Amino acid sequence: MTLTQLRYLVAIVDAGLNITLAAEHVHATQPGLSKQLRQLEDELGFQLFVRKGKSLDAITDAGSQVLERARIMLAEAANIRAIAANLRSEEHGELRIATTHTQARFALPAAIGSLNQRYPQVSVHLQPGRDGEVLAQLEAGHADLAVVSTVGAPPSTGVALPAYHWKRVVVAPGNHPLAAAPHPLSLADLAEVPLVSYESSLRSDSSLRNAFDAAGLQPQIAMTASDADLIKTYVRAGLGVGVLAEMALLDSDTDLQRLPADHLFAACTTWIVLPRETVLRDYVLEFIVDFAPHLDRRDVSRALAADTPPTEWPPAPSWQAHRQPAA
Amino acid sequence: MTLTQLRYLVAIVDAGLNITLAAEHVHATQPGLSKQLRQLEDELGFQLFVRKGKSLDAITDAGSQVLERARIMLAEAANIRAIAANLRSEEHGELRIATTHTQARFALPAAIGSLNQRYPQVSVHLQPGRDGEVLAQLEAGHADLAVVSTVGAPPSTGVALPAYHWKRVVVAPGNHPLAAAPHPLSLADLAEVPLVSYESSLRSDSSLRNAFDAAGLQPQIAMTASDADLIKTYVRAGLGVGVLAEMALLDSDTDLQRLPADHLFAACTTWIVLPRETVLRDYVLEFIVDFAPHLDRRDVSRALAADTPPTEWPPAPSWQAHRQPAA
DNA sequence: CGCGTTTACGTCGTTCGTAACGATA
DNA sequence: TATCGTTACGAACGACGTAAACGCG
Repeated sequence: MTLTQLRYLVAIVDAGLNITLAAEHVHATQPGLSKQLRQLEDELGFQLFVRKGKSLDAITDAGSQVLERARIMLAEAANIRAIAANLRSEEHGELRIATTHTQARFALPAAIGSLNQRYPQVSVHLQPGRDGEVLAQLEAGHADLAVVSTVGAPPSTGVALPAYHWKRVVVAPGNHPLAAAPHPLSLADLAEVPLVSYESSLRSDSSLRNAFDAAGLQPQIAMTASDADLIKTYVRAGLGVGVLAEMALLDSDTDLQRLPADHLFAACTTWIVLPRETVLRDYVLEFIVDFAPHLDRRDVSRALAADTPPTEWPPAPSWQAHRQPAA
Repeated sequence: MTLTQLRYLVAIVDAGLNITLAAEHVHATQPGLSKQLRQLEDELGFQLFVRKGKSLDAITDAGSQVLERARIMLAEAANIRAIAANLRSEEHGELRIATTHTQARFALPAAIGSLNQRYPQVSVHLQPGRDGEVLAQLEAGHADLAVVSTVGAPPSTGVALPAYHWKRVVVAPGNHPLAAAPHPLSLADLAEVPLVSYESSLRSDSSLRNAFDAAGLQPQIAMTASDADLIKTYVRAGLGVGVLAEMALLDSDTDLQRLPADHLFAACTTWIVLPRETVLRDYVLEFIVDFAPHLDRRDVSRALAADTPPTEWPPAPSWQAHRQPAA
């Protein structure tokens, strides 16, 4: 059993059981992978894959158990290399961030900018997706770090660090009648007008839908879009009133009315999620404390080492406080 | 980085930084280990050990971090091999049990006997020690399984499975006056006579000492011994009255008076402790359910997979019920 | 002078890539 | 026939063990 063999094994699985494709990913030849796979199977004494003809058709039950262990071993090998790279103060590497579009577009740019300035040799990969997908990316080891939001408890995957709290805002075109309404906006007001919001708000478990359900109201969703920029565009076009994350409303959006909605919808928390049992490269740690300045390097290290969510975090700031650190 | 290199690394540490000794343990030559160690250090780019002259003097800080990761990787490699061996229904292997003398002498023989009968090719190694040592053996990976007793909560190391409950008994020579005393023995009675008990009862946190302290009494410990056989011998010799685990009193000990003491001392629980994240060989699982018949194979597998202590165990039997399974 | 480590060297095994072959849809 | 996996072969590398040299107590 070799680390190479295990690396090939997971590469084959990750390539969808296509050995040729897997070979490219690991920068090796296809016969090499075939042979190593055979040798591994010979040593273990059973088939890792069920063959259909010559092709791999599926992974066996025992195979997936081995795969799981192999993933852990490779992750630990990566940890050792990370320890070494940190000790040698290496400044190149990569940072794969799995996150939602809103975070990538409005919350992360500042921290990624600093990172890139301090570590120009680190290549950052943003991997956008929906909340569930994002955490799946992290679990599968395809991302080093995830940034996601929840309404209440932290995601159960990995180690979650609170980054900041945020609220929803309602946006309307400059001359929209809603802006002239008696000021404390109500859900009933909102139910009267066509809404434009995120795709996720169609899901029955979305916090937007929950708020209306709790009030016994039925919102009129005129349109959904995958990101806030699209929502703002269509609000401007007059399709309806937008409901979006406060981060998505920029100072430059002067043509849009901003109507606070924090009394209507539950507050959200954005979390940084790290895989359990990982050694972070120094630049990742720096990125984290830059993105979530209320956290200390030690807090993060401790949370990772303990791998159980820590007793109590320092209170995470709101988005407003977050983007304007203590002057 | 090779698995071989990591295996050599931990062998060197486990051999007390003596490369020659480590080489023997891994069945390789000393120059081989030296060279692999150097190559590993070259690849990682830093020293794993601090040298004094040519000898290894200590492990570096980064070295111990690597060591920790290496141990995990090797354990996972062993897990993969265990999966393979189970699948091939291999009947040879070894079982290293770290435990206390009392368990080894009185509780384990039956289960080990069955194991040996069913799997004659499995070699069992009993590694006796005190409670703390036993768990250390398990943590260091020098034992596959530990059997220890506590008065209350399970040990925090690894995954603990309750095996059975037991009580203490007081034993006296046949003609000892204590046996004629008004029957419900009291701590005051015991404080009047010289006692013979385990070495551990001298520790200030021992449950024996706790019981006397709580009653404001001072026991007279005439003698301590490391195991129950010695205690019984010296009780017979008239040195005093023995206080020992009920398991240690055999049916054949007819010359000794058995005085129940469960109302005087807290009840104990014996636990089977397994390392986290391990794949058990089939014969180990069989041994466990044989030793703790109230447990199901599924209970054990689930507890290991979850690696968090399960919500609620089936109630563990008392020692008396334990040795005489439901007739 | 013994113990333990490193260095040097020769042999063996293994890996890897290229190329040809085979099977499958 | 195109795609994907296996087999075959030769070259290069790397691991390992033996033997000798070096440092240290």
